[in-house]
Amino acid sequence: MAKIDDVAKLANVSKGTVSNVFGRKRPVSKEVRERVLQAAKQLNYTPNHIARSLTTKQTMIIGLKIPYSKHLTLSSFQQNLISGVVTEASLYNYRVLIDTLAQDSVELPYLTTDPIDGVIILDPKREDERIALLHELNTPFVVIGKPQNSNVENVSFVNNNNEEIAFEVCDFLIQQGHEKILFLNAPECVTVSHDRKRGFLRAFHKNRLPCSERDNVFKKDMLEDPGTYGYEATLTYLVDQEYTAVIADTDKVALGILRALKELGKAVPDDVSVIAFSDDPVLSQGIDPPLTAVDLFASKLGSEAVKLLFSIMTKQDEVEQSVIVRAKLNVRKSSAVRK
Amino acid sequence: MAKIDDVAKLANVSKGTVSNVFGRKRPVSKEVRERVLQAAKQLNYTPNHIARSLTTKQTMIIGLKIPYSKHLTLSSFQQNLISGVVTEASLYNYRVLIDTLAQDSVELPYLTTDPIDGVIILDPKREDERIALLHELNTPFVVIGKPQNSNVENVSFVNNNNEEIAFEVCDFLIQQGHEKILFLNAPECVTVSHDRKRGFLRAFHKNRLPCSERDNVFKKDMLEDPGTYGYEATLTYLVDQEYTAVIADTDKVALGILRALKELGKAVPDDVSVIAFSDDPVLSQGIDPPLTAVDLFASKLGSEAVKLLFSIMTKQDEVEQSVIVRAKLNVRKSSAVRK
DNA sequence: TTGTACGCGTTATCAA
DNA sequence: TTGATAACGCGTACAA
Repeated sequence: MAKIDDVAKLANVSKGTVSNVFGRKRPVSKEVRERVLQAAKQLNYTPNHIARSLTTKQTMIIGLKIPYSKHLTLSSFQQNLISGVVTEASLYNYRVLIDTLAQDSVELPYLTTDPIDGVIILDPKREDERIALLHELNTPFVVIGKPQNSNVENVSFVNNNNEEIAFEVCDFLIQQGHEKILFLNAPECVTVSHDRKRGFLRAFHKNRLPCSERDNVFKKDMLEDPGTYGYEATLTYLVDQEYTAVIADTDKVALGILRALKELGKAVPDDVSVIAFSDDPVLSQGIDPPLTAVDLFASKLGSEAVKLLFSIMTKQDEVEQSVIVRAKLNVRKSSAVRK
Repeated sequence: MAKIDDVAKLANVSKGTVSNVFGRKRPVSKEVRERVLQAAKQLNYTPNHIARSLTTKQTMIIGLKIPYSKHLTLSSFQQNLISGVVTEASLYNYRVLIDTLAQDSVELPYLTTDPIDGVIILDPKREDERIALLHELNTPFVVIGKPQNSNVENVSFVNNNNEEIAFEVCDFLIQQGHEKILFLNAPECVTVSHDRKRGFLRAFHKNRLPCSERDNVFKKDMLEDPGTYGYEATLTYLVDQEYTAVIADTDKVALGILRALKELGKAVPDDVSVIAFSDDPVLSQGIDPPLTAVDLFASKLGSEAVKLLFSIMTKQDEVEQSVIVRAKLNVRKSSAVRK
């Protein structure tokens, strides 16, 4: 690998000049630039990222921390979100370091700082250690979801209007005549699940309908297979109970629900309405019947997080900022007026 | 941010000793180690990744180059592949840098080497410039797909048995009585599409059936929306022609096909059989009718690529190696014996 | 265990 | 303005 000195020597200039040709920090005469670029090409030289980063303290990389267990594939929500982050970051000439190594599980010889200029954090927990640490280290970061750290102020985040949209979905079903509705919610450890539950329950209160805590079911954990979750929960709760509608945490959960309902001999939407929190329009529309679903705009959550992160990285003042990505209910054929 | 000198001073030892405590390169007496760790904790010190990388020439990061245009979301194949790469890499204590910035499009002030120890390349083209460059730079790399660079020897890769599986799918349909089969293939620029086309055509030859080049359609480019591709191609080719079966490049293409067939008043599988190259079992099984599909094991392609990459990064001898991930045809309900 | 040269650029300072 | 020189960033590794 050629280095800057080699190029300088070949082009008959100093290191500094070569640096200025590539770094564009100071103007270099056209003549000299040509000579340097020529030499660089000949030697196949490209500035060394590590060495540059060491002095500039910029890596042109942002991190994306996805808490996730080995041997588990990423959900379509996470995957779409990655897509949004990667795409948006590329507009800033930044790349994305996917980090699934949990901070605290890194063994000593591998423990280092992250070679990044900023971070996006997913699936915040209550009193999330990652948030506390980033705050200590003064690393710019943005949370996707709802941060809940009591000791850390000024946490910027991007989130859906979870309570609102859950309220809207549930209210929509109630307006259609449904009174017994089952909510197969996200895992309890994820902060958004509580917001959704609140919106869900509020819709019953507003309409002066009775509802039980039991109508809200939390997914066991992040590990449980979503299809199985929907399938088994449906078989469990829709046999005796008189539920006429089910709200699913994700579209894959909805697929499990549909499969189970078919086995139970219940028609969709005639016997049971199904609505999902989804993020894959192709999937929703491809299912038969096309799925009434809430689009969370995962990709937009990702791109907005990147924008917010860069506004933080750029400015000095650490003002808390937040962006709410409004989810949207797309009514299709899997839900209908209760008969 | 505290640095190594601060810790050394506070613990009353030299830089080197602190380095050895964190780097585990040489043994340090328990007593001293405790003192150093204590001091580090107090100062909130973590070794600087950049500085360490500069001397060790290891970043503990592997790159994943995904050629991809702005504002396009990643396909489920790509997303699952990322998932496999990230998961496997974490077993080696490595992280993954997602790189969608095309080498040649990077403007001067941003041009640097990649801070990585090895790379995985997706969607290789013929005479792929990235491959040529990596070879020049002597960077360990693995291709996912079929490398076709005439000037570069010893390219290791991971691939599906594309020709074989395309043959198998087509032959399967022919055995079921189909004689006019449409193949909505991947874009021509991607090397795998040609292998699949070859297998597709070979099945006709083996069965002594006539077939036309026109029965193989290439996707316009990587940009075209897969759902639209399937939808429009179906409307175009299945109106006059007497095709009784369609093979789709991806499951999303298949969804477009199903939508179009419904509009044309053709039943699946009674009038037309549909088979897709897919990688999402939940999706395939969720569609009605459940999709007969080829699982490409995208996630496994990713994890195998990582394993291969590490075997290259570890060894001195650059022996070409390749791994073939055998795709599998899962027969479900969208295909049937021709009536 | 300590001292120190080194890795590879960037940048501030000085000179022309 | 442009070019050259030298100090610097932060660890690692080898000689002492």
